[in-house]
Parts: sequence; C-alpha cells; structure tokens
Amino acid sequence: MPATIRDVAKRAGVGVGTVSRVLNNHPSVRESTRRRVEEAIAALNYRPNTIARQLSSGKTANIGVVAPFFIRPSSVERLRGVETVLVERQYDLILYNVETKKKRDELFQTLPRGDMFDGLLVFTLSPNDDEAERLRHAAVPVVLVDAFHPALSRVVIDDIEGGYMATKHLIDLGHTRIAYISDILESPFEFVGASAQRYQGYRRALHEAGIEFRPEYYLQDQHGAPQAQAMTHRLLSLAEPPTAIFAASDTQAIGVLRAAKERNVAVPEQLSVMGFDDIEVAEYLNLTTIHQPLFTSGVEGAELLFRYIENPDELRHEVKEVLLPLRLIQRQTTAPPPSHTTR
Amino acid sequence: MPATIRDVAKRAGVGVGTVSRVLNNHPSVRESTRRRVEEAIAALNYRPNTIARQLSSGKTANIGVVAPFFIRPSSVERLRGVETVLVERQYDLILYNVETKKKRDELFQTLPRGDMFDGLLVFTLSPNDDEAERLRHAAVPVVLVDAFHPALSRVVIDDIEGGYMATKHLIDLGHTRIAYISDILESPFEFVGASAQRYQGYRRALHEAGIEFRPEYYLQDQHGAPQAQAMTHRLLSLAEPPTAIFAASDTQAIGVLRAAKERNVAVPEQLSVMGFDDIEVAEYLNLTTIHQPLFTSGVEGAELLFRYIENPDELRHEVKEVLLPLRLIQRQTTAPPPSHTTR
DNA sequence: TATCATCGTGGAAACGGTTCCATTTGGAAT
DNA sequence: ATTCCAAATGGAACCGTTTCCACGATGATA
Repeated sequence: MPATIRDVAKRAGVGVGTVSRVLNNHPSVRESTRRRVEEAIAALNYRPNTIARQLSSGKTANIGVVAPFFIRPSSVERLRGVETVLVERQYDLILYNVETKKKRDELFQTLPRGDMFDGLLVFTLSPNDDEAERLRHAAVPVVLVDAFHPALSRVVIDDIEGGYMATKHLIDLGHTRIAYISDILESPFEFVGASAQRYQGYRRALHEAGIEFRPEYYLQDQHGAPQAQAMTHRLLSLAEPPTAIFAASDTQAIGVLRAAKERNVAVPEQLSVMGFDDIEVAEYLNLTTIHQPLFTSGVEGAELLFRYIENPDELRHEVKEVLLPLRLIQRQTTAPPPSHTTR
Repeated sequence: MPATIRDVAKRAGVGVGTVSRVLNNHPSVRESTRRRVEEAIAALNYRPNTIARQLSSGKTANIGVVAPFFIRPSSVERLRGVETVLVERQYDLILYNVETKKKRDELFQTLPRGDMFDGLLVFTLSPNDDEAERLRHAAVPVVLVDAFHPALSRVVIDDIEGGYMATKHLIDLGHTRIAYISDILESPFEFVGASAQRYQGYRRALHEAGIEFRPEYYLQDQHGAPQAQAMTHRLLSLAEPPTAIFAASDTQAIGVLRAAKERNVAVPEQLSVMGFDDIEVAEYLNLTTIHQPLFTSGVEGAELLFRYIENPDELRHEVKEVLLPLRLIQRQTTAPPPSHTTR
C-alpha cells in the first residue's frame, strides 16, 4: 500500500495540513518543519494521490481534446501543437477520438460536465445550437479549433477563401476545366464542414472568372486516398476530362496523383493537381497546396483555453475568433493546361 | 452547481446507497424504486462525478500510453489500434508524449504510481533494469509495445530478423554495394533501439553472403526525411556509390527518394531503396519495405493489458512476449542493380 | 507587564462517490 | 396470525487530498 499524507504527517510529527502546505509550496511553513516533512516524504517514498487531489481541489491538471479521426495527419499536427503548450504548463492530455456520429453525440452530451479536465478543446466538429449552448455553460471553458459556432471562441481559417485561392490559382494558370473532389459534404456528423466551405470558394472563383460550373466535375466520397483515386479515374474517363483537379485535402490529392500515375497522365503537364492543408508528405510529393497553420492552430487553441482557465470571467464576456492565415504553396503539381500555348 | 448523488437521493426519497446501486446496475433494486430514482436523475440532469467515483472505487477507466514522438506515423498507427480496443471497453486514453530524455526519466519515475489509470502501455522506450523493476511492481499492470525488457510483458517484432530480411532481399536481387542509413543508434534515451537491431540484421545478411561491410556505407543522423536526404547525397557522392540503400524507417526512405530525384538518379533502375514499417504513405510512394503490424501491435498491447487488469495475478506469474510477424512488401523501388545483366 | 498582530500549526470538514453492515420490508410457508 | 428468510434499503464510514477555522506561540508595541 502506498503511503498517504497521514503516514507522512505521523512520521514527521506534524498535522496533515502542514504536509499539504509543504506539498503545495505554501509560504507559511517554518524552514525547519519543511525539512522534517521532506525527509518523511523521502523516507516513505510518498507521492500525493492525483485523484484525491483532484477531487478535493477541483483542479485536474488535464486538458480534454476531442479529435475526430485523430490519425489524420492534420489532427496529429494540431495535437502536437497542443502538446507543446501542455508540457510547459505540466498538464496532461486526455484524448477523445470520434469516428462515428453516435460517439460524437455521446461526447457532446457528457463532456460538458468536464470533471476529468479543466478545459476542453474541440477539433473540427462544429456543434449545433443545442450543443453549443451546453458547451457554453459547461463547467469548464471550451475552445473550438477548426470548427465554428457563433457563440463559442475558436481558432479557425477561412475555408471559403482557401477554396477560392486554390481555384483562382488554377484559373490564373489558364485552366477552365477544373474539377473539385472532396469528402462527403453532408457528413454523418451533420454540420457544414471545411470541405463544403472550400467548395463554396471554388464556386465563387469559377463564377467570378465566368467559367460555368459543371456538375460532372464535382465528386464526393468518404475521406481517403483510395476513394479519391477512384473518383479521379471517373473524372479522367469523362469525354471531356478536367485539366486540373482541386482536392479538398492533401490526403485526397495523393489519391489523385496515384490515379494519374496509373493512367500515365503526366503531372503537371497533362493534369494539374492542387491539395489543401500542406501536411508533411505534401512536401515530399512536391504537391502544390494551400498551407494552413496546423501546428499553430493547436498552439493558439491551447493558449486561448488557458487564458480562459486562468480567467474564467473573460469567457462570459467575449467570444473570440482567432483567424489564421492561409498561404498558397506552389510546388510542382500545377502548371498551365496542355492546350495552353505559353507564347 | 451540478447535482450530487445526495440531491438525487433526496428527490427520489431514497438513500444514497440506493442511488449508487441504480447507477451501477446492481440487481437488488426493486423495479419501482429504480424508476423513481431514474426520474430524479433525469429531472436533475444528474451525472455522477467521475473523479469522486474514481477515488472511492479505485478504478479510473483510463489507460495511460507513453509514446515518444507520438506524431510519428508509426506511433499514430499504434495508437489507433489501442484506441479501437479502448472504445469497446469504454475506457479513455491519457497520452504522455516524450521528446526529451528528461521527460522520459520523469515519466518512468512518476507513472508507476498509476493513480490516473488502470494500466499503462509504453511504446518504443525500453526501460533499464531499475526502471523495469519499478514498473514491474507498479500499482497497475504495464505492457511494453515495440520495446523490450526481459522482466516485462511486451508486444514486439524481431528487428534483427527484419533488418536481415530487407538486406537479404537486396542481396538476392544481385546487389553487393548496399548502404544502411538510420537514426542515431546510441539514442539520447539510452537504450538499444530498433534501428540498432536492424543494423545487426543488416550486418548478418552481408556476412552470410560474404559481402564485406564498408563503414562508409553506414550513416546515421537524427530521425527525419530531411536528414536522410542529406545522408543520401553523401552516399551518392562517394567514388563508388551504393546501388541500394536500406533505410531504417519509411520516413527516412522518403528522404532517400527525394535525394535520388534531386540528382536524377532513377529508382529503381539506378538505385534500389528499401524502407521499414510500411506506414500509409509507403503505398502511395510505391516503396518496397518491410511491413510490421503497427495497428495490430496497438490492439494486442491493449488486449494483453486488459487481461492483466482483469486478472492481476497472471501478471505476477508470467512474462508474456507476443511476437508479431514481419512481411516483405515488394513494390517498385527495388530491382537488380544497373550492372546486373538479367540473362 | 499587558495588548495585540502575526506567523505557524493542528485537525475537522468537505469534495462526491462506493461499499458494507445493520435494519426494514414483503411475501411465502406454517 | 405467526414465523422466517431473502430481498431491498438507509446511511455511516471511507477513499486521500485541500481548505479553512481556531488556537498557541512569538515578538513587537505601548
């Protein structure tokens, strides 16, 4: 049986209160007493019980993170950002993965209780109004990262703008037959996700350039490279195939590249490919993409959360939005379309 | 203030014991009483406090996972395996990242207390004898994954064999000038890591084939694609460059491929490249590699851990080793060496 | 010497559950 | 109607901390 605070108190010949004060560096402990207590602690190899401490103090020194599909490279990068902030503050990370609607709903139902953590970060899942209401009045502060609700503080990018930037880049290169492939816009999680907004940006760019939208150039399927690969084959089998494909994520762009390779369609000479996110492999693959600050989003989310944890009132009076910048990273998968003579 | 069990008891007109029994589906509660309690719970929107429950029951319904560099694709895959097991059992995941020796030592010091979780999984970090001793007598069961100590149960692969398989494959193709690049064998974490064992397999394969080991064909640096890329440039600048490079991980193999591309060295015609791990991108890159069951290692580790959690005595009487199989995945980055005439 | 802060300290109460023991209750058996 | 047993229930004790209140000691001030 591990030693308890009472064992330490007895051995040091002091009260439990004094031991507690020593543990928490409370100033009003005589130096000689402190030493005695510390000796007892060392002798008994005593470590305070985390759970008891949490119950009694109401503080957990944990942060909860809800991350759908945390295996996705983008989630991982964000998590890493969060982690660097937690390390500094000596906080631990409790990870809640979400891969089904059921799990999602369950978490939104139970997590606001927040008795396991002092603050909650929600990645990518935009809550509906009811859920947002619950989160807003949760026992602990909540910050969204890459998710949106008007009533909640958040760290986001402008996905519409991002979709616009990507499409505009292709248009500027001379493309007019531009396809967009994405994961399913009406996701099982029931909210307007990033892909849907990027789609809006895509539509706007086409519209502004006077290019007519072609429904057959717009495909969606489950997220993943293999699915994107299949969609690409469908696109390239069209009577009039696109000369450029904008994929809603780098992972999907990888599938596009594979399909092109399988068909011996040269990239970028015969087909331009745009991704989104700028995950690590994008660089290896020389993929042109829209860079979003994934790591930074984790850092900023965590830091904002800590501001609220340390100053709970702020949360009541403000809803803060941190908007992170996007950047076009031109690598080697985009070029003017084949027909386009570069005088 | 959230409702407590006493509020519920009062409202339902029963004792707290009865409410507790309802919460835990204890059979001996009269149906009518149960209904009354459930109504009170619903009316007060009561949820039991997790921390209090943990303190009084001694069970946490958490699993701790220590993962060095959890952003690495291999760790992420393992985590995903763990996660699928946890979901079934309604357990949560507390993640401890390790990126420095200091953090490593600190965790090995404090974690064995195990008051935050019912079991601990340690990825990739092989403890020394002292640490193993501490872990063995920890308050909760511990299982190593991809790490080794004779006194602790573990899920592992045979890295020596893996290094041998990879090298043998290249030898069988006709290569004799085979380089090995890896992350630093004497890691700051002070233990014999996978790369060192793969190196042993590499040496053995060379030896068996009567190929002399050349020190200039063996380079090491920090883990990462850019570093591997730089090492590859050094190798390819040698007077007599290797015709095949075996990289200790797929991530490093990616760096090799990039360097080859930069120099217009055709893969596999002029240079064969072998990876190790078979992470997701390996398939996209058509990388020949040694597949190790990353996802499965997470699943098996978690399941073994639960066996011990449910049956603590087993742990005292056995040290179990689960050895997972390796498989050569031949894709398109390996071929006979250029000089080699295929009659 | 009397008065009064101040500092240091001990220990009870509280956190919100679970568990166990003692007691009540309900219904079958006599 | 009485007896008896199992099932159902109430509630105190406990888990291991923190926190707060009260008290004694110390030393400064008048």
